[in-house]
Amino acid sequence: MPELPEVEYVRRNLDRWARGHLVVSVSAKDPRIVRPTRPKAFESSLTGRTVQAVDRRGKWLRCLLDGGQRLFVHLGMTGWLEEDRDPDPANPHPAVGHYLRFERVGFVLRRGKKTRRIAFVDPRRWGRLVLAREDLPAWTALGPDPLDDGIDVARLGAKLARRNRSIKEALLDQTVLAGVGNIQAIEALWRAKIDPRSRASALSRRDLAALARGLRWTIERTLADLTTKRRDSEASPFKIYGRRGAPCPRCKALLQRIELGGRTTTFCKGCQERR
DNA sequence: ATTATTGTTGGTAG
DNA sequence: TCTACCAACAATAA
Repeated sequence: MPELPEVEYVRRNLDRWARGHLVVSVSAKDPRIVRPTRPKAFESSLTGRTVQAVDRRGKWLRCLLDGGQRLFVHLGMTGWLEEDRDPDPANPHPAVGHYLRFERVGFVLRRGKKTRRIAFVDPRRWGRLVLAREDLPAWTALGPDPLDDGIDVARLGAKLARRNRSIKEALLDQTVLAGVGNIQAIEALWRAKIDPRSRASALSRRDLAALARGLRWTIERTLADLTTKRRDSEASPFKIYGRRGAPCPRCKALLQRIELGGRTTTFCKGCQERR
């Protein structure tokens, strides 16, 4: 379930698991997921490298490796990185073949005497693991990251002024702001009391400031929920996403569901005003 | 069986 | 060169 907050959560885990670690072995059985597409080439380029840093921009992760290589990771819609905490004692190096359900790529990492196995799991296979020596165009083109760079309201306004689409669709454009996805856009617009159908270019300076606040609010809230989550908390942490027909938590009007740019959009007719 | 799902990309058209 | 639109990718869960 990866938008900016989830990817940041994964980054923190990966940083803990991988930074300073040696890549002992790699198993990439699905050519669709990795670049270079030939799994052997992907595996051998990575093996023997040390992970120096794990950073993030928007929904992209970037691992800096010794020797100038970079591993870019995008989780797609259903991708995830997890530690295999239950290794098979009879098979201490299960780096060959798929090990977890929907595992697409496996890594064995080592620092000192500590060895661990990390798996890239992705049922829908829209995620990508890209090995390169330069930053990818997709990475370079990203707009400011709301969490790391903050949101410059004037610059945001200048960018949106030339857009004729709805503010909701504009927010999903990763060159506008990096990392905002469907859920975060829905939640932020609700918080800012802006109708998602409003033209991006029609927002006032005051609207933009409210939107920037709304984005920070929902991103930090979602991240906090991830980092403090208890095992039994199954309830959705979101205020209106996925709650069509429920009363608005703010004004009690029934939440609407529409489609914008091919994506489901929830909003409140009662308190989100059209611009 | 039908519908919906937290994302990007490449092609087309303007 | 920039913006907008759409199909395609794939595997579930309700």
